[in-house]
Amino acid sequence: MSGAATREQIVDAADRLFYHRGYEHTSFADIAAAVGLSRGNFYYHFKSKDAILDAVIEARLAGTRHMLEQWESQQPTPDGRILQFVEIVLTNGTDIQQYGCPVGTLNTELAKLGHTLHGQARGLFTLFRDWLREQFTLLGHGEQADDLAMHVLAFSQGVAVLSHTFRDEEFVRREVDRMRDWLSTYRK
Amino acid sequence: MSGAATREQIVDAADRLFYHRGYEHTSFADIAAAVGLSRGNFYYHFKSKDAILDAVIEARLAGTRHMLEQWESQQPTPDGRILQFVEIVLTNGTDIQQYGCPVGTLNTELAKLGHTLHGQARGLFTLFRDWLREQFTLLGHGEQADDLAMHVLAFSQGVAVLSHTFRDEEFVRREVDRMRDWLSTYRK
DNA sequence: CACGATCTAGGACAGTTGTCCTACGAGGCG
DNA sequence: CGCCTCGTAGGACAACTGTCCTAGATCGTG
Repeated sequence: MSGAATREQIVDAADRLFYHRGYEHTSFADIAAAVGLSRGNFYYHFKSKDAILDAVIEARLAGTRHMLEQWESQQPTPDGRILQFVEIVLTNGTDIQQYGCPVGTLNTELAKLGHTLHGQARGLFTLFRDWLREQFTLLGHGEQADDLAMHVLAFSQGVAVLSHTFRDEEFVRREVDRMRDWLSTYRK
Repeated sequence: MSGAATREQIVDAADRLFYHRGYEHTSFADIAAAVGLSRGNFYYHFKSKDAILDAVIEARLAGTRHMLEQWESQQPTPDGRILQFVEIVLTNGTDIQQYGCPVGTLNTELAKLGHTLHGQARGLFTLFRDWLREQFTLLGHGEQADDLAMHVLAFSQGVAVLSHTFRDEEFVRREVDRMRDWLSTYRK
């Protein structure tokens, strides 16, 4: 197999496993088994577990950027775009119920471990934060745009943690409705 | 040393370490070092790591019940009590910035691990949820009291995750203010 | 075909994990 | 005093961790 393709497979498998089980609880052996490679051979592709994490975060950053661009092309209005973000807790509802928010749980874990790459992982949040801030600025709330962006982020994280804990879809739906109402007061 | 006192010391140390580093990332050796005991000797007090976790959760449940009773005696009005809960993200602001919410991070970790004791840990959330629901019922919002209770819980978790990630105290303050405004619309 | 680069399997490695056992010491009670 | 329970130290145990090495397979290119 080509090295680049294998590397991509490793990153894909690691991404999924880190999300489902957490970073620390995922071992080289787990990733190797998922890809179908021998454990020792990993050193050829990644010189350490941290290097895999780095690649996973990089892949998530790229994926998120791509998703945000899609949202921008699909939703012409800033409030439609913000709503698109808000509804992600419904769109990805099943995954969030089972595994939590991929961004939130990774950041929480790395922050608690005092991991070197927490700064990188925080970049995932920053991506959403900056994008949301831009949408609120376009709505004419430039001076408090960052505050509003953080509020929407906090909403998503609160819903994700409780959805993950209680596995209650109705709760998620009610919170999204509440958020929709709140958003409408900021619409042009 | 008396066995009961040693047991209490172990639970205290484990409680702190589980909060600061996470359950999985805390080893018997870590707890032993914190208490000043030999690692092998732990089996005398707890027959497994899960047994320690069980005792820690039990201790947190008892502590939480005690705190809620204190709040009830200190705050005569239901809205004052809810506000007391809301402001916990400021009261424990330093800890939350460094280690996240002790209830939220434990539940997230155990849910992701598929751990047997996740049900027990969820009880910590349920304690707050039921208590908040009671306060909203006393405020005359019986039919949507649980919904409102979950909303307040979601607020606390969203703020905790972002505070832990960004370490921004001003953000916490703004969210608490926002919550105060929201609460005032539900006051008698 | 032969060569060199690329990719792989398998295992060695030192360290750590949770678990469990045995032997010892301290202290109260007969 | 001798006994017996309670608490402890120290280490054995197998399994697993991330890391690293070496020998061989595969494959495109000269």
